[in-house]
Amino acid sequence: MPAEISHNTDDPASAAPLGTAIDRLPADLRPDARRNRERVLKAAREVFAAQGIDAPMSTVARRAGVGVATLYRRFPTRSALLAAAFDDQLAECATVFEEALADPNPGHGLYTLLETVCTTLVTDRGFDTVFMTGFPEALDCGRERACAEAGLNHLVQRALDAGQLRKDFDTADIPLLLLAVSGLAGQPPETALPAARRLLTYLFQSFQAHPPSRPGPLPPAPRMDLTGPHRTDGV
Amino acid sequence: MPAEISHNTDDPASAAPLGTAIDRLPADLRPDARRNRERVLKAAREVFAAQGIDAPMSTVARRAGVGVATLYRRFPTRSALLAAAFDDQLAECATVFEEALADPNPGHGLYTLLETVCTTLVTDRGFDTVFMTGFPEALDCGRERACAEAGLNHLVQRALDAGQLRKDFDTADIPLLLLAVSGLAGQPPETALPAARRLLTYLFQSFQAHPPSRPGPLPPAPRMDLTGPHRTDGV
DNA sequence: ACGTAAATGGACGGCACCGTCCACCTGACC
DNA sequence: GGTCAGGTGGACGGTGCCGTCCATTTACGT
Repeated sequence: MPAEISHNTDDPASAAPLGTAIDRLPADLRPDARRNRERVLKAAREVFAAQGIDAPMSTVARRAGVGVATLYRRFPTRSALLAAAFDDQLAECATVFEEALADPNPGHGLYTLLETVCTTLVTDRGFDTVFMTGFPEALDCGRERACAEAGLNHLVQRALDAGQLRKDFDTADIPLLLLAVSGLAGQPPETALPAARRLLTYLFQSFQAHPPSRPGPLPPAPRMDLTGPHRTDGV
Repeated sequence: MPAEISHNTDDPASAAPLGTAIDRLPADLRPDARRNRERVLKAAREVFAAQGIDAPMSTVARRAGVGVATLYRRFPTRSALLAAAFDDQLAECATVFEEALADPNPGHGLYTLLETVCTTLVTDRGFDTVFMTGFPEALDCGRERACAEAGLNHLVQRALDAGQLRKDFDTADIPLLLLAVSGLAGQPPETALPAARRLLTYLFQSFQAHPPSRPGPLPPAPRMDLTGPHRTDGV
């Protein structure tokens, strides 16, 4: 089938193929459509947070009180929905990141940053996967991510220079820590959250350049069940 | 349909309903069946290790070079297959556990135990989920697990008494550590393995009762990508 | 060699989810 | 009020996996 490499060149609409509604700005939407869009996003956030990003689309639609067609019209692919649903949280994440960079005390900035991110990671199952996988297809992760990595390097370097981190600390220890924390994400939030805090504390005490002879206090240890869902997939 | 509550009472074989092959000891199997059984187990270990315990049964069957019916005949449910497939590793795990309990130096025993377990966790994706969820349905986890927990308590207590662990260490920190390590399980083994070792070292340095003023060396930091599969599922 | 029961593989119906299509509403504009 | 593009919901075909059923093959005892 060599000739006519798709692109159906005879269709005049091919210049603006999908120009009906999908790629329109939310502001141009008819009010009812706009309202439904918001409902879908809200439902998506809730469902993905609870069940993970593999939750059936129909579940999201039902929860939003709309049909699947409406959902697919606004967000043609799961990735599109995910990107839109987690956009706020990702932006918030970026804000915290900037704050950390601006903190005069790099060690403190780093700790606060990680504490915030980890809290979200462990509380929102969907955000966990989205953040961790970086979603190559959904986000312009190229620039974004490179920039984040550069910022992280800078932050770590400052903390090292300030003598707040042990000399053999490596920037790669940050993703390491994030992955470790996201391992707790399967637990129910009420145990995962204190667990994450305790883990973070343990690790930060290890990261210190000159640990005090008597280590600082730990947040309380939750009763870990680990007979829980762990991750295999949806509820 | 009140009368005759199934059980087709007229069938004389109903006394030993399924006594054909499923519940027979492997030894009584016909040699070809026995060989196939082994093939299936081998394939299951490989596939589950690589793809996780949700891998399609047909994949296992194909890899074993048998039909699905053969697989289901030997292992009527996925859990049964999992239990059989991971039985060896679980037993080996128990052995290492006993060795740890027998170690005159409790801290060293604990460390070795965890290092071994973590290595397996991070290398074998299927074992990770099986071990972590404990598989209530598949294993007689009741006694087994209670016993393990008791042993763990004992081990930790001995290490505490020996002054090898900080006073605020809690037995729950062990599952915490395991979960954290299993968070690395999504990474490809060649980075997950060094990552796990480094994480373990960091944590153990934090667990110490009296950390030296200059902390011990760390195993090398792997290049962490975290744009990897992470976990969502499938390949 | 032959009969029988165990063993096998692939086909099949069932199910859950995906993503599209279409016939029917509805809000904006004349 | 009428028109119509934009919006909607549910039905529908497609796909992948599950677990069973059955016609055929294979090993073992005689």
